[in-house]
Amino acid sequence: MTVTRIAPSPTGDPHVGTAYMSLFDYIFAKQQGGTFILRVEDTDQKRYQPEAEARVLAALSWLGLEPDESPATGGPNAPYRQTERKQIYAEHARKLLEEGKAYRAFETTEELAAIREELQRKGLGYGYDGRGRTVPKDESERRAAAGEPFAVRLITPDEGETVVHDLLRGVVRIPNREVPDMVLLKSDGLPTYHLAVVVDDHLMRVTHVVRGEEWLPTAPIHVLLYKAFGWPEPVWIHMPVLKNAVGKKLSKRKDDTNLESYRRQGFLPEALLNYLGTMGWSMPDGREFFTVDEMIQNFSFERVSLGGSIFDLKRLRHYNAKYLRELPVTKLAERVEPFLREAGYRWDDEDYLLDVLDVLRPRAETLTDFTEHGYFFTESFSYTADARKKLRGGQEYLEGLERAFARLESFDEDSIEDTINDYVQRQSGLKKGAVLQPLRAALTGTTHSPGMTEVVSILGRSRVLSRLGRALTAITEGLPDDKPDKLPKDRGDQSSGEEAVKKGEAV
RNA sequence: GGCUCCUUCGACUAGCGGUUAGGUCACCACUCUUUCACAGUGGCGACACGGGUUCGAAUCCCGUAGGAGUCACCA
Repeated sequence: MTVTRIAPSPTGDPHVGTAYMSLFDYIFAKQQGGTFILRVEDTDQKRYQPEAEARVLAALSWLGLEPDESPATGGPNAPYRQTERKQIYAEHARKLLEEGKAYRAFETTEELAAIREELQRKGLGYGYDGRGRTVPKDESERRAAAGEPFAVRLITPDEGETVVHDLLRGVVRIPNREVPDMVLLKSDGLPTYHLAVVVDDHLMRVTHVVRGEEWLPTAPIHVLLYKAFGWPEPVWIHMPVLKNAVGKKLSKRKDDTNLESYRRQGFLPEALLNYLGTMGWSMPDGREFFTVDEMIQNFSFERVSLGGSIFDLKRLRHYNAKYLRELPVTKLAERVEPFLREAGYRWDDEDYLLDVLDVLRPRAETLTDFTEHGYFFTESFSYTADARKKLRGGQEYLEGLERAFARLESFDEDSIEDTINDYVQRQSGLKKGAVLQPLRAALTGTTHSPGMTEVVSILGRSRVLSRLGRALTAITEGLPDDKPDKLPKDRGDQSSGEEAVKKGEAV
């Protein structure tokens, strides 16, 4: 039975790296008919954040990577929070102590810092010299009994090497002199990661440890611990890390690693997952767009590439756009609606919304992009500087179109198209754009929008006529709330009535 | 700096001894066109370097260089 696990620590925002590892944990477990466990590694009391656990759970749930066992679902291996398993680690540490495989270390933080400094100075690449080993057993017992704080450290070999059999990299050999006597149990009684993972992974029968490459240097400690306990090792799989634009490991300080942020920015979970799936892994047939189910069908660790991929937002956007375009429009509406409401927009009926989304989506990459066309949802939009320029030269055409639209019997796309074409033809030598750009400016307040026939048709006659009227008024009188154009005077044209309206005010 | 991992177009990658080194994003051009997009066509663009092994190396081996990760009573 295959068991994988993700072990996030509740210390901050839900991290995209957690989603990345979870994806592989999840698909591999599903493919093997196994289970995927989420275990909370909350042994660092200093960095602990109360809401973080719920947020990771929610983020994974948003992505659809539901664990079979977790603090929320419970399960046969409960509890799933390490602080609630404190006793288990203490017992295991004691066992190692009794068997002489570990020892108590009484150094203070200051002493440790001094030791570390000296080792660094000698050019040795680790932080502890193992001096606690020399404390006699009876003295160790006595000081512990007297209440002196101590940590429990693992005795690691001084010579030779420890080999880690990594599924992706083969045999990795690390000289034992590089493996210090790591702390297993902290003086606060809680375990370090090293003790806790090993104990939990063993007890929870985890068969495949899939984790980031940053764990490779400490993997020998874990191997040594499995040996010390006499337990069989799991399969070690150290995945490449996600990198940022400069090729460094993604960091929450410098990069946007918050899953909630991607959600807010209007990324679809299925698109994010697909994108993540192409980072370091590829479909056997080279397909670049695939679902989680398809990934489950085709996954194998053999096709993992080890380079470490750069997380490229542009490419993510491309994936998102693709998914946006292929969603049935009613489904799309469900996704977009919260964003639209958030922006304060309203619409009369669902059909109207569907029509709008349909014409907008070829140019949308994220759900938030739909909110940038507020003119579909409100009359109180402003005119951009470019739009105002178009309005200035278009007064005559707008009046003509206003009359033509008013006269139209049936306000459908074909009639609208014919009307516009007829009008353009009657103005001899006129280019279509000369008419349509002012119309676009009047109806949308911008110079970029879907096709005018579609926009006119979707908005409907009354809105179109009223907007034309409003634009005409603006051209002749200027808007009451106009502010002076901050550009140094447009040369040539009479900019008397036309002033800037701040772009961002369009609501 | 020590140790470890990694190395194909700017980016994501295919390739697992014999290919004009393929695809996608980005970029550029063209087509479509009322704008912006979408779509379509084309273009630019890579095997880090040096040695081997072999009839033959992007593919195997060894060096070098570069990049990354890690060196806590954090995970």
